[in-house]
Amino acid sequence: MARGEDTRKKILDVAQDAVLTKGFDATSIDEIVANAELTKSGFFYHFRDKNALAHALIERHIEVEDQLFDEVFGRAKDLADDPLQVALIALKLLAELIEDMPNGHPGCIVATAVYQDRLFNPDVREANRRAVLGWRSRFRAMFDAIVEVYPAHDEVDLDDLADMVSSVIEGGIVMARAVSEPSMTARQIMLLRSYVRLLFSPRLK
Amino acid sequence: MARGEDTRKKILDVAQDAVLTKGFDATSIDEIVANAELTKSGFFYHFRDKNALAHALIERHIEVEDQLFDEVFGRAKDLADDPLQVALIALKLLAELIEDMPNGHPGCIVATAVYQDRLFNPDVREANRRAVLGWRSRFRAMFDAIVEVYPAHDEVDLDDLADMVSSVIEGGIVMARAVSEPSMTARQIMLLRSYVRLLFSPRLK
DNA sequence: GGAAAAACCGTACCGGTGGTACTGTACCTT
DNA sequence: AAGGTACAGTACCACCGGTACGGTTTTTCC
Repeated sequence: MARGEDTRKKILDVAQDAVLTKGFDATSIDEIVANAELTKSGFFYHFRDKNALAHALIERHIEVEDQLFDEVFGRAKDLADDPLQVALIALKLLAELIEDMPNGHPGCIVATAVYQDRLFNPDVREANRRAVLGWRSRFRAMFDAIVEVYPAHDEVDLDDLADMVSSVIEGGIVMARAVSEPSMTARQIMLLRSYVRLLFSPRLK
Repeated sequence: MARGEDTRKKILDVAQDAVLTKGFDATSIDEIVANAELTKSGFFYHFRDKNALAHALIERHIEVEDQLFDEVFGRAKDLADDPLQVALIALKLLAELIEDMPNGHPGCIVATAVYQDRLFNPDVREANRRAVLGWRSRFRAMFDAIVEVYPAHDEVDLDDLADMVSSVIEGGIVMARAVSEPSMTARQIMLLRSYVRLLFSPRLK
């Protein structure tokens, strides 16, 4: 049993590496099986087709990203009690974390799936949707905690604001790749942080 | 001469439609030539290969988008003199324009190219880069005009802020597609507008 | 009006890729 | 010993991007 899981993991590792640098379609199964040191039969034993691979890749990516967010917010809550401060610290930590990633950062598999509707496979789309909605509720909770203490200085829908976190990250990744400026994503997050501060922090006399 | 241009345009129209709904790789040349009512030979007469098609698609897309931005900013400048007001009006108009687009929004070809590095073709990457940098300088000028009148309430790099406009749009498109909420892109732009207002508008006593 | 160039059509072909089908087999568990 | 798990091996198919090349129509220019 452990042997099979190892192989499956190796396939996913190899595939993820290739997909994030070359794109999903540009990554051939032949290439994956070569690098994972197995045969085509072995691959199709673990994954019904290429869509199943995409699905597994997204599922795993979401898990990792959720863990990452958990860590960041955990750290932020250790460092402060005030909900606004927690949010500001968390966003800063997130920016630093993305900044420190070599080669910019792993890119976001969700976006690659969105832009390749060959993956119109309902499973994949659903996994994608679930991930985004998960992030929404996560960030929404963060902003809910803030408004309980600090009323916003502008009328904003908190769900939209929560989505803006994901949106800025995704957009930042696209832009960073487009102009080959890996640090851009982190800087965009810092701008979002600036917005959050302006939106919620009490104005000094 | 006009005949050739017509055919070329028809190819691009058909291709763009398919690419924006299904993705670039998922759009086959056979399919394009069928819908454009010509033969494979005809296609390869106009485009050396599929990369050349992508390049032309991006180039044309950039032109259209630039025109769109010109119109929006032109209208905004008609409606106000104050640079901050111009920016706020322009962002509102942009949001409305994207909102009114049926099927959400045509999506952004730049992003599709970013996420399919099979198009690692230098021409395509360069066209992409030029587009993004063009938008940067455009929005940068907008913010430059504002800070001359209204000092920002937070330390922000104006290039980053300019990039944020593109970033929010791109990210908004990705998110809108991920959760099938076409209106999300417009709402994200409105949040950016909120940020711009909070950042620059003089605080009332 | 005639030649030349432009704008295609038709057909045949190639290599790569996703995917199927089926057989065979080493290994592990019961 | 039996049966499932986890592959290997081989053969094959359809589709797709791309090439090659010869033929045909349309337009342009002298």
